[in-house]
Amino acid sequence: MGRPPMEKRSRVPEPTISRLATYFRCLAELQDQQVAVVSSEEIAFRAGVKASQFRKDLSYFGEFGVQGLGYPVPHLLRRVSSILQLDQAHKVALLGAGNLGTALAGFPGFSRWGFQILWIFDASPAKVGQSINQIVVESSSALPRPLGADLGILAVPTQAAREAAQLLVDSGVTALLNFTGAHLHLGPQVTVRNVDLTHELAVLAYHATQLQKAVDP
Amino acid sequence: MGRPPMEKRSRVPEPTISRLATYFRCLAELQDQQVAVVSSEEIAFRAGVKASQFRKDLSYFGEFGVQGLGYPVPHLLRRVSSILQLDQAHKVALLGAGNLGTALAGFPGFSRWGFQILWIFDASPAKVGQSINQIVVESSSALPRPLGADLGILAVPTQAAREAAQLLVDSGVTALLNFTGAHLHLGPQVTVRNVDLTHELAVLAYHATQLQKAVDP
DNA sequence: TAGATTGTTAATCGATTAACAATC
DNA sequence: TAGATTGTTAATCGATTAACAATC
Repeated sequence: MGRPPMEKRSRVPEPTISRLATYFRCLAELQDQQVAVVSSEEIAFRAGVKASQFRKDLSYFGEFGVQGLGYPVPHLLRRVSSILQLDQAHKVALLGAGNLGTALAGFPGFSRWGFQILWIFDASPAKVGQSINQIVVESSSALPRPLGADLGILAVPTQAAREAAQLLVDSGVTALLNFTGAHLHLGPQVTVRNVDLTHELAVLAYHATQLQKAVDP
Repeated sequence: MGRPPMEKRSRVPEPTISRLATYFRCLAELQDQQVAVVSSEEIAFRAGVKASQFRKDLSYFGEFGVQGLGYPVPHLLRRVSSILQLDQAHKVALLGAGNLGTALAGFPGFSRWGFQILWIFDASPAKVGQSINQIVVESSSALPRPLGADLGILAVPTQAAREAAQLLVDSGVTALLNFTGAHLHLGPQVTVRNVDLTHELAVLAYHATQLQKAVDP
């Protein structure tokens, strides 16, 4: 019955997904502030985008607003978190218990958004058996094995990246957050997001001097 | 004299800068492997882009190749690192000496690319005076003061982000790597790169289920 | 010279934005 | 109803890619 013409589900652009995560954060804030309804103008401003961008982004997933009024915050928040799957917990496997891995294991933002690190693996015997955040570090040699993990985080040294990534994939992980500088080619079955710190700093280094040039001639 | 028609320096697209950092890494690898000359086809393949993309990206900065031959690796590496300012050291100020900040302070990738963390600040008296990687943690209340830092890294709790960012800006930092989830509006004088871990995980969560849907109907 | 590969132009593609009819 | 704001279409913008003349 009145179901809207599905298969408007044309391919969703990647930038739209990324912005959806931003909208989610804004909506959570509005919810906290007990705001009942928000206009596209207002939320777009908070998210740092154009109002038409916001409406267009939502339009890939359906209709969520009331003409002449705006968007009911609780309802939209529920819908966006459902789209991003943030309405359910996600089991995360972490590879690498060095400085970075340890920091990530304790990162408060993760649990707040429903991401639970349930496994930590490390290649070094010195690390294996230690507890980090109530999780006992296992040996990497215990992989691959079926984990039932939704996401994987790669925080091993760059040289170990390829092998470690493959262990996760062979353990059934289909989405990977990669902190090693390495480029991973894992096929279309696996989504990879790269966080490359030196890459970011290189881009900043370029801009820092560009800005200085703009100041002194 | 024979200087090529400058002011081809039209605005350089942001994605180009980001890819330049990738090319830099590839070139460093080729250099290590003693490769003397590389074609756009070969290096583009390694960087995961189209050959024409690579050539177009370079064209914003000049001509670096030899027709019929390819690009001399050592020369191109020098030029790219000069464009990205990676041929000189960068002084970095770090705000936040928690788990993440501490991990970043010890990150081996930074020093290898010429980024030197020279200052660490933290608000907590418990942290002040401690040494991390041979650097004594100073109190945030010692800021703002002119640092002569090129880059800043923000690794404080999200709630402290805005204030901490302003301290760095008031200390003369014009380029900022922001690990807090907060959106910073610091004006056009300051470049900000955001690394938002929960944001990345949210995008991955979406893709992970998309992929599962693709497998089971 | 013949073959290869660059640098650049023009065509294509996709994402952003403005505009507006639909409608609460 | 009049005013406001959505959802969507069409126009704009910018980035990617293909094609090719220049030239080593």
